[in-house]
Amino acid sequence: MATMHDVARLAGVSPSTVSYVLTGTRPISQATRDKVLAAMAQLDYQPNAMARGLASRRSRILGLLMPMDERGLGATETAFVTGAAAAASAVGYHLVLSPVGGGNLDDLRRLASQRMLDGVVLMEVQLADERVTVLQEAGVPLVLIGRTGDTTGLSYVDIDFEQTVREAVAHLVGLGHRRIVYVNHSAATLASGYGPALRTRDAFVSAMSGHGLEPVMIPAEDSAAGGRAALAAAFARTPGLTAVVAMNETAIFGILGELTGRGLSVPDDVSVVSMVTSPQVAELATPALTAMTSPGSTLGRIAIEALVRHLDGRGNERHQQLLPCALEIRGSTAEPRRPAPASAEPSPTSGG
Amino acid sequence: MATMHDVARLAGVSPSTVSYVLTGTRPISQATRDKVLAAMAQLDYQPNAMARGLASRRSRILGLLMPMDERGLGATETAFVTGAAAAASAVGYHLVLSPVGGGNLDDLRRLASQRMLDGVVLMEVQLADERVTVLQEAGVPLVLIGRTGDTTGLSYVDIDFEQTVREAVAHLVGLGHRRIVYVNHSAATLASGYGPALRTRDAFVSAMSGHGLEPVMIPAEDSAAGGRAALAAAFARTPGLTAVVAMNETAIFGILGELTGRGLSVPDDVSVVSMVTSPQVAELATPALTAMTSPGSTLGRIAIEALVRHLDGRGNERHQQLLPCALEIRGSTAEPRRPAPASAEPSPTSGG
DNA sequence: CCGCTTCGTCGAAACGCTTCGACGATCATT
DNA sequence: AATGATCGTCGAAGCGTTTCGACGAAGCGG
Repeated sequence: MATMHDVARLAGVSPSTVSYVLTGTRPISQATRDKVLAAMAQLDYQPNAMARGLASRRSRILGLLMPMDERGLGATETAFVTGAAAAASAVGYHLVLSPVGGGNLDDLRRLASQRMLDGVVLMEVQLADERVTVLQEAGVPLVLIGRTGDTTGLSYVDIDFEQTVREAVAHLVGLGHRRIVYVNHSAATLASGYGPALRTRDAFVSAMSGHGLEPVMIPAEDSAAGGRAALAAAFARTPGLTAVVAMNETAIFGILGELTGRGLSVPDDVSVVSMVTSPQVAELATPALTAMTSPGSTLGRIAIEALVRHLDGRGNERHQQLLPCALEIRGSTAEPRRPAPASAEPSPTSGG
Repeated sequence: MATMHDVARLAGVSPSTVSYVLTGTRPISQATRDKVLAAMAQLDYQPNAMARGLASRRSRILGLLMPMDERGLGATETAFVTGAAAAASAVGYHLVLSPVGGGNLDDLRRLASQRMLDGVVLMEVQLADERVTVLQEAGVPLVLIGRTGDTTGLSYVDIDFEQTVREAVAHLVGLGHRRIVYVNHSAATLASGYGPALRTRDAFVSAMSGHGLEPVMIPAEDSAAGGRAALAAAFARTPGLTAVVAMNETAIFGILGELTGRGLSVPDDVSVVSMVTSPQVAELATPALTAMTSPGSTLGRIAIEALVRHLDGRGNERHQQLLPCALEIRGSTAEPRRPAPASAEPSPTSGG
């Protein structure tokens, strides 16, 4: 393995000159540069990352910290990762995936103090997230994907839940729907202060009210069974409902199953919009789901770019940005068949 | 940020002694050790990863190389990652996730030569995978998840497709099924030499033949539409089919949709077994899918453990291991309703 | 009690790079 | 023509560890 000294010797220059060619920190004449480059190519030279990191006090490694609980990464989280990884490698950084959950704060502290990570992107941020404090105390540059409750002094990118919900509701209202139910995450999740669940709830209330409609929200456990139960509850609360907005990527399949089980067809009897959903998941259903597609990989990319900008000294101010999900109309939404019947029971209509 | 010298000074010993306490490379008296440990605690000392890496020529960073194509990571791949990450951090290594696909071999060469990675786990290995060659040439210790065609001299862990298929078929035959169709990946994927597709195909043929049954395999595109088309083809080939084994996590939802569309109920009319599937995905369907659950996180863990064992010098021989998927019976398989009718057309039975 | 290991510690030399100060040489400015 | 800047390069001093050789102090068989 050739070192910088070997290159310098072969090129007939000093080691520091080689370094300047590599880093561009000082001007080098074209002739010298060419000699050095030729020597590097001839020796198949690759700079040693450790030595470079030690000398420059910058590892050029970025950490992507994610909870990695037992249920793994959904398509949306995966998109964060891929987007971030691509962005990082595009600007010459490496991305370290670290499975640091909420539990092992000491692990996190250790990781942060080892000077191995130049900066960190934190995923799955809770409204009150201790990891943020730990990282800040360790002095590690930080960008969140998601938001804590108090975001002063923090950089983040997050989904614009307000606008996303507004668009979803507008789409349905535009089709003629009036009785729209919002199926959210579970009551426990809401109670724990999970940002997306709370923010979409509020947004739904305000969007529906804006259209002069009654906002009905039903919580659902994160499972197919939870979705089924939630749909039953929805029909009990809003008998003539013609549309469902669902935030719960897991429950949605239960909702669809229950709809079919009741002999109701999608979208003829009931329209369904899935929130913050990846195209891959939306396509799994039959018919494919009209969904608010999460800007997952974009979020990851922006987070990395903001972080790197900060590390490189360009732009020292905080980066705070919200991105809406894009409405992608597929087969699960249509005009409501009937002008909202007044009957209370879900009529045993024969399915399509 | 305290350094080793600070610790040494405070403890009244030489820096090298502090190093020996940390690494255990030489015996240190209990008294000295205590002094040093106390000094480290008092200064909140954390060794500098870069310096350690440079001096010891071991970064204690492991790479997990994955293609990261546009469609992201499925639940199974995610399980590899989580398992590997957990195992790595358990033995004091960091895991670098690197989105090095098949295209950018130069990126890979560079990454491998930077001496930043002590070793590498390669995912999504193809039958002929150039990345293996590149890594071997760069002299990077390597473990595969999956297998190339020729595995001599390579360490790997992979799914035991033989046994997995055998068990799936045995389950269905045990229930009384005779006309079983295997829905595989696409013809193009098969042609490209994708190991899992080829190995399961051969295993299916041998398993069915072992039961004296005719093995029918249908390729399917990786999409819901592909699944639908494949099911139609399956009925054309095997009119009275009562069971489907599907390898295609994406197509399976199309298969289910088409089944429902034909008025056939799962599992009463047709049983379905999904291969190499995570519980999360299996639960999305209604009814939940009987599936061969992939040992994803175990695979990741074993790969890392084999790699670390090799790096630490213990056990220099190759690690080659196959793990079967576990049969998890859910709601999509049952005894066949009818003793295999002879009619050719899919009868327009009214669904349940 | 003499020479031998073994134990515990130290000092110094790497590890391969970045970066700082210095210094001719070139070039524009008065 | 004298005076600074600026350019291009060099040598050397780190960066914070690990690791090697050395060495006094024990411990021990004979």
